[in-house]
Amino acid sequence: MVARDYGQYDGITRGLELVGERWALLIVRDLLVGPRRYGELAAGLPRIPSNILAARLKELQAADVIRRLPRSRVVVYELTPYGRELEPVVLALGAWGFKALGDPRDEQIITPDAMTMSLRTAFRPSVAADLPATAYATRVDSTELLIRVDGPVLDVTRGEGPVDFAFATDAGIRRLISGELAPDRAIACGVVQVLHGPGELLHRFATTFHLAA
Amino acid sequence: MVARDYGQYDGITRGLELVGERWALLIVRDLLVGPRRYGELAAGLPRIPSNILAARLKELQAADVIRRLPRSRVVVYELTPYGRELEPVVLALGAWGFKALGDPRDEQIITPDAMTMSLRTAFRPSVAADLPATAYATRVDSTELLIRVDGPVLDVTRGEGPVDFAFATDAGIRRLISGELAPDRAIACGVVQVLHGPGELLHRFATTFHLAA
DNA sequence: CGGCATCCGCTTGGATACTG
DNA sequence: CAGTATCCAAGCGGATGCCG
Repeated sequence: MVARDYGQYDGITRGLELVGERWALLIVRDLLVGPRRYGELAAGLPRIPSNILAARLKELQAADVIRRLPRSRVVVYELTPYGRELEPVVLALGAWGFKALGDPRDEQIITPDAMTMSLRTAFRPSVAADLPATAYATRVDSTELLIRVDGPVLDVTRGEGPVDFAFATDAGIRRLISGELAPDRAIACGVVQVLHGPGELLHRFATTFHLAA
Repeated sequence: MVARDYGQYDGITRGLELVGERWALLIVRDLLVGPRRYGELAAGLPRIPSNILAARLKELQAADVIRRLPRSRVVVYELTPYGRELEPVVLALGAWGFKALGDPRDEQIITPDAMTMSLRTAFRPSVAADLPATAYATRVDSTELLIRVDGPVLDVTRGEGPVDFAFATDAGIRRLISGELAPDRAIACGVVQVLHGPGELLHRFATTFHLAA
């Protein structure tokens, strides 16, 4: 029950004791998008065994990272204020790991919550501030993602809505965000399919969301 | 040999695959201070079994995080440029975990490298920029630590040198950095012992290094 | 059903001993 | 000093079962 300790007394060690166990930071990643039910977490982490998920949820509660709240018949897990302070850690690790992303293996999937956090990672507020407000839509794993950029503020939600630019894509979007693939070439070679709106807006998208390798 | 994967394709997952294994980030923490030999790493991580240390060093090399270089008879490990980019991750996690540090348990130790990174975590460049350049010295685990602050730049090294203020302390320094304990009270109740220089400089130290809970 | 708990085979990690 | 080898315990992964 108690996290295995490292026998040292400093912040990094303490952090690892609290969220260093396997799967823990991925649970935090998904909860950074919003509160989730047990089944939603399990769906977003398809390979996590249910006993491990249950164990992590208890440990994260004991660490004051998440809260379990019974909300009218259903149980919902959400980050505590302290848990929300992990956002810089998750974003920093996500940015670092993004640079080591190669091409996806067959069994690797992209979930809507992972995509949401990846977009937050790659988002450049200072660049977006100088661009017109824009709403994008894309589909991840049969979930519609609504990406609204308004000045330096990014908001990614599930669901539909009026957008300036809608597109379909796959894991190849990584090359677009890393700058390896130019927007027009991404459309030309089919990595991105324009569903709605002028194709030039993909260039704005790639400028707004960028993380160089 | 290959890190266990999570079956997902995004930056956080990739990051966890590369440095998410037990002990890995602590090795990176110590190497962020400087290149280290195998024995030095083992000394800084007293509870790591040698087979695990050896395994992690190989995995981190395979992940292009560290490099093993035979330097004139002795082998030294050092971070690659990509590995050095983990510094924001380590600092962010250290800052987060610091806030959850309680009082130390008996078996918990503070190593010089851990202390060095903790100081880097708590360092406030913008505050230090407005203070006079100052050199501090403190002793951690029979190692003398030289802490030089010059404007917004911090440099922590092992070894001796001329300092403005030297002090002895223990794990209670956490309360000083967190602001729970005022500098004069820290001296009064013996948490900090002034070895050299005017006691008022401890206030400057606490202003320079601060991380509120 | 959603939310877990249990069981079991397997992989890691931990402690110690050993070697070039 | 810089690792490797061995053995055992603990944690993980996968399947399955229970219970409100």
